[in-house]
Amino acid sequence: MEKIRVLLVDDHAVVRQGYRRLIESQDGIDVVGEAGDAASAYQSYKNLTPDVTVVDISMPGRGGIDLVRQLRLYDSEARILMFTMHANASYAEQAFKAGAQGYVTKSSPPDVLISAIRTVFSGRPALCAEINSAIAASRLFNEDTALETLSPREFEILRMILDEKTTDEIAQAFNLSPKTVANYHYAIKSKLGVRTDIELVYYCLRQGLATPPIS
Amino acid sequence: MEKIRVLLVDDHAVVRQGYRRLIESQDGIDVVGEAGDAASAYQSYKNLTPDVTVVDISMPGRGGIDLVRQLRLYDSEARILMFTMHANASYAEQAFKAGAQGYVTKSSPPDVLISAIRTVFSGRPALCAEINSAIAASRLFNEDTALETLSPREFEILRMILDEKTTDEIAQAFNLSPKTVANYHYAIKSKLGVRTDIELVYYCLRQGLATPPIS
DNA sequence: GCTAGGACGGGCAGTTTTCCCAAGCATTAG
DNA sequence: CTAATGCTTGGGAAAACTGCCCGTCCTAGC
Repeated sequence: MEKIRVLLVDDHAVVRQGYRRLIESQDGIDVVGEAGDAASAYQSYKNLTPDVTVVDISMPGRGGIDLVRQLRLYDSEARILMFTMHANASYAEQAFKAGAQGYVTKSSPPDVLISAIRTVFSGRPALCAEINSAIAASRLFNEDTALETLSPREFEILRMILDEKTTDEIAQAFNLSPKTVANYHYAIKSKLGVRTDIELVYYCLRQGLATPPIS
Repeated sequence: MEKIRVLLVDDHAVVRQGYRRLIESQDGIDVVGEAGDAASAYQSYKNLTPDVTVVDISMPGRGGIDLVRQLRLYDSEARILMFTMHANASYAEQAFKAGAQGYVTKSSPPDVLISAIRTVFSGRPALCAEINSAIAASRLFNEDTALETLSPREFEILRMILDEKTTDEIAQAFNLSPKTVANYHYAIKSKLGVRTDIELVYYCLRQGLATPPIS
């Protein structure tokens, strides 16, 4: 049987190296490449044409979700598994909208990652238990539909804003006019129903979109 | 030569498993236990008395820093290496205050983690390059004492700002010109060395001035 | 083809922010 | 007493940003 050829994308070198070993210890799966940022991941994908690409959402620069979009644009058959610390329904939703087939949190047991890789390889969607319940919970208490009304671009830019980036920094990162970023910033605040940036931060902390510093 | 006996504490199972393999592939280091939360980590420490405990800061519940405090209380000789994604001077400072001997970010090259384990084992402090520069930067901006340089009025107004009050609301509350409040707002941001209101909120959350909303 | 919606950005009035400045009032040091 | 220091309070003017409008692309779906 052919081995499943996997590309790993994660900006945390130690972590990446770590689960590379974990994955490689499995029969039938081969890690054919690694990347630490979106740009080199894109290059590696083109060179290696892996069967499954494992991508962390939180990455410096343009972020993992944008990478998913980019990869799907290049290859509409690309099979991508999100592997991230965020057990958050909104993140998962955005990832699937962008074209990912799977979403597994880093706190899942190791074999969940392995079987998710196989599931995604076979073309079926893969979700870990944690994210299933997060989605179920958010559906049950569907108090917050506002976050889901954000378009993919709006969501990405919100993440940048919460990452303490200025309008100009975001514009540079995405190759957009600062004006466009400002317009998105405004649209985001409108959709979420907040008046100020300070309210915006609190709102997102409440939604679990941003992680509070120190505990 | 005796092997260094290591206990790993990280709530992300896959990640933990991953760098367990990485560490175990090294000569002279043995992973004798793992824990996924602070409580079981404390138990494991008592049972195993490891030479070095590797702890992730971001953990559900009381967090990694609190675990460090707890372990040092139980064993004032405990050697603890923080291993986390946060390249942030405040986090590092908090960790060292709590009694940790080392601080390595997850984006460091794998061998940095290995050598940090050895360094901490030998009783010397270990820092990765990333955190060194973050600390240097925060020293330059005198981040820690910045809050204390605020005048009483500035402090009051900062608290109002963090309470999601608008400039005009604050002006009314204090019987001041909105102009004065705006000037204070500006002075506060200058003194704290933040560029945007979003940075301001995060800064104050880090300093414990504002409490994160419950999610 | 037609329609809907998202991405992108110009325009512009109105407001805010950013600095710089100055007066009023304490407190304190010389 | 006098000068210095530092906090409080706000004016002014240029720069920047916001809020909300608009239009142009482009893609997906019917």
